[in-house]
Amino acid sequence: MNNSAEIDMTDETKSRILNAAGPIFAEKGFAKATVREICRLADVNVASIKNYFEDKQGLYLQTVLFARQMRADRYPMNVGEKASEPETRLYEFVSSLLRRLMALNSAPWQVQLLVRELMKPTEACRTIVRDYFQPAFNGLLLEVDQLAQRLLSDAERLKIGFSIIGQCLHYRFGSEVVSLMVPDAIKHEFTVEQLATHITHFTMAALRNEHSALSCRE
Amino acid sequence: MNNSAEIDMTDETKSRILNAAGPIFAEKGFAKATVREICRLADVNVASIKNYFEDKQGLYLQTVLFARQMRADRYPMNVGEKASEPETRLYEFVSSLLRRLMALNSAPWQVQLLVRELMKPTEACRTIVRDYFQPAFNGLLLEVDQLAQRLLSDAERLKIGFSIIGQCLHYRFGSEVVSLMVPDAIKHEFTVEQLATHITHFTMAALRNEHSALSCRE
DNA sequence: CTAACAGTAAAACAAGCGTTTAATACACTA
DNA sequence: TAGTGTATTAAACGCTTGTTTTACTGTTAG
Repeated sequence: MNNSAEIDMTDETKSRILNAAGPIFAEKGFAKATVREICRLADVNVASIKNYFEDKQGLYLQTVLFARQMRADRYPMNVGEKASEPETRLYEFVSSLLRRLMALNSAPWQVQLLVRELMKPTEACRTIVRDYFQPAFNGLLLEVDQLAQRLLSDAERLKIGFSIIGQCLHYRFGSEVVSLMVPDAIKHEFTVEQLATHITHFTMAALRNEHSALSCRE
Repeated sequence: MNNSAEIDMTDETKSRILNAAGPIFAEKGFAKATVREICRLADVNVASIKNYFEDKQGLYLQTVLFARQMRADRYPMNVGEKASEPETRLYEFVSSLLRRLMALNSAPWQVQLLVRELMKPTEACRTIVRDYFQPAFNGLLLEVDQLAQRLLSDAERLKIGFSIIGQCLHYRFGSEVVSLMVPDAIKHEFTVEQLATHITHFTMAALRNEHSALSCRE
């Protein structure tokens, strides 16, 4: 029940099962993955699942937590801390996020599995958000605070953060629809770099004169 | 092969199957729906599937096209054409979209099935985008043109449209994560109305001084 | 030495799936 | 009227799934 507990990896067989289940769950998801395929890859008998994880669900949960354990220490998004100009730091963040989203298929299985858990949450989602996604998102929120030209409330800061990543996510999770909506003639204007530029400009402009804009109009 | 063809509904049995398959596919998706359950609900023999639709895939495709046929005429998003003020028209669009997204579970099965097809596309996706989603999105793009203070290229207009709906979509399709990220203490600041207000202000500010902002700074 | 135990193995179990068969009932044509 | 094709049915087929049973190890404690 305690999702924060470390997973015991001393057992050789258990470790083989988890390392085999990871890529398979990451690629196919819980429903389409089969214990037989996992056990074949791990070179263990199917009865071992019952022995170590009770059932398929238990195995999945442990696999997700195992992936989180291997990834919790690294921040998946870097906010380009080297650059001093706020705008270029935001651009670094956005383009980095877009690039990771587009290349998700070639990402390590741990990342794929965690993202899958975020998109279609099960029991483990709470832990994943707290230990994996939240830290990265907080990095963005810090940046938002520096970009805003006034003190932001917690809700305002969050909504702005959501607006930024929201502009990115659908290019991945609605990619087929996006691709159908963009005519071939202008597809070359939708590279990661150009999308990142657009989102950065859009966001900067929104933050810049949020209220003072009225005095600027006309 | 021609997805644009009308579906023959003169046959009584065929109609019963499609009307039974619709809600089930909409609720469970292709994989988790079973022909047995559909046939039980439609009160027909399982062999009828082979008779009318060749197999389960054929039934699914016809069901999606059937749903599209019933929904293609209505624009699912209204751009508040009555309001004269551009900002309130954008607000109407955004809040309408957010409201529909949040209430998707109680939407008619046709809408649920079409949205499912957009999120996890199969063969029918191209038709759905063209006949169902594209018209509604074009309504937004027209609005964007009026909001922008200069002539937009096709790519610019599209990116802005994507930025707007992108800010909305993740509140639905990443709702669990969003819910975990928002502390309970400020959950009351994330109503549909307040989110729509934020997205509208954010977008308006972004469009207002996209380039002239430089001259406004300092 | 022996008894208990935990890990592993092959095999079978029970349930569910999409699909197909074979037979029946009916409608319409030659 | 006889015959042809279609719609419908119950039943079974073949396969895959997660899970369980049963037996056989090797190791360890008394």
